[in-house]
Amino acid sequence: MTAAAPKSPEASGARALTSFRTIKTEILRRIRDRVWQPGELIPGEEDLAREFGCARVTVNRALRELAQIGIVERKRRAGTRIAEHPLREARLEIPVVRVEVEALGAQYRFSVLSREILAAPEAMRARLDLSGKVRMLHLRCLHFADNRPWQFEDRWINLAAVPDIEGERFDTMSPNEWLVKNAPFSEMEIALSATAATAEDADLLGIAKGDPLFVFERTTWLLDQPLTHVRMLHRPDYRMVSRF
Amino acid sequence: MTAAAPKSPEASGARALTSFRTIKTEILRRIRDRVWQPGELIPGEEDLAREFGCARVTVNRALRELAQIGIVERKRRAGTRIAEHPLREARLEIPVVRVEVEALGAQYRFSVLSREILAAPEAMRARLDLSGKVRMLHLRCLHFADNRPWQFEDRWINLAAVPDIEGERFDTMSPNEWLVKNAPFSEMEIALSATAATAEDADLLGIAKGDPLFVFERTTWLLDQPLTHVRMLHRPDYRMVSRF
DNA sequence: TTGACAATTATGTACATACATATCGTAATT
DNA sequence: AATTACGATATGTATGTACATAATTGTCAA
Repeated sequence: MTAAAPKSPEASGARALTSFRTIKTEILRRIRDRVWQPGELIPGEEDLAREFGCARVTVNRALRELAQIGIVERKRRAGTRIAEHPLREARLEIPVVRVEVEALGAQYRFSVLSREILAAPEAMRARLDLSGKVRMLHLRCLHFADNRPWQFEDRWINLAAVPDIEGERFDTMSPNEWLVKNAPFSEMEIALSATAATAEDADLLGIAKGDPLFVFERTTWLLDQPLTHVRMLHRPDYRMVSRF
Repeated sequence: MTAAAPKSPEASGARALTSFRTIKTEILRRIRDRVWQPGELIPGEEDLAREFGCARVTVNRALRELAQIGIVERKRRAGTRIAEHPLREARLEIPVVRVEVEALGAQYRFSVLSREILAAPEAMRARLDLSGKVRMLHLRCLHFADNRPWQFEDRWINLAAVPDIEGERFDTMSPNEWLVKNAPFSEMEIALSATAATAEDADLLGIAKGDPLFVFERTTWLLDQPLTHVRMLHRPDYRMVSRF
């Protein structure tokens, strides 16, 4: 073997047998078939590399990606183990209200109830980890499906982070959609809960005061800079469904 | 320098300046500062590697991870561009009640309210896509955090699919946890909603009739065979949170 | 017994290199 | 003109190597 030349892949064309995908799949199979039980320590990267006949880095990538989706847990000196609670992750895609409504075959419409620029109130500053005086755009919108109230949206936008939105009139595009199109984010927090409709909520959504509401809150950041916080209220008959 | 030895990093110790994390952050910064607009094509890996003074593989990893979270879109011959519609998918983890409660520092306890084996009622057969006479295990459990009702669980289990559970007494392990450990599934549907507490719900959870409840329903299948359907009710102060 | 510290070890990351693969544009062919 | 073939190109992945870093374990001393 010459000094610098890395050995050609097995001389024969037996490539692709050692792809990190293959390894991921094989590890998943072993978990499924209970070869490796939850909580169990699995062989180290070196050993697996030897077993699969590939480089350690390849095993590393496979395991790293499995760790990312929560299948295994890794710690430096301690090794890799199968996650105790195969914490399955549901994928909820961030919906654009319009698309969601139209998918039901209904006519979509929205209206901006109020629009004001003000200093962030204390509660919002705390929630967004902001300090000092921060100008925010506060919007309240109502979304309709076939002229029936569908969602009430109460949104705060950090103008320092999304300056372009200050000039927006939202004649055609809802704030929701505008932000999805124009404000990429890197981090997000969502919270789901139930609450009782206040008199105002009830009035807006056309239901009775005290009726249960489904609450979807979402906060987004780009690089530690908070972009927006939104609280969406849905009528009691709303169901958020996800299958996979 | 010997033949095989890769050149030491810049001779000086100026390492870690070119980490893939640094590159990720810098790219996010450029997006935030509108240096690169949504939809725009950014320089190729080679160019960026040259700019950042690192190997192409390092840029590749940074960009790959950004693509994974939907910030950029990549196509082979076409290059990398800032995502136009950062259609993000939220990953909502499926919690094991006990772990969830204990994570709050509270004492976990559960009690099985009822346990009966019967033929699947029509509604359940429809929901699970079952036909004919199907024996099911119907369980009703109450979960506590520090002796305060936390979740009411109403579960139906397809005994044909999970025969081993028929003998289970659930003395120590809750049905939830037993199933997570022993009944792997391939498909799942979740539905989130809000509802008003019935008199019975209210009694069990220690709240008032009509109070809003957060409802989490989950159905799982293994290869088209339905395993279980569960409906979990939470007190009004419950929030399901997920950050990423 | 306990606490500090060093040795050990498994994972984490960076790099140069080579080759794989998808896809776009263009040229040759029908 | 439509179709096909092909080359160019950007990303995708595998490898050997080297060093970084976190965490455990063993050792020794207070």
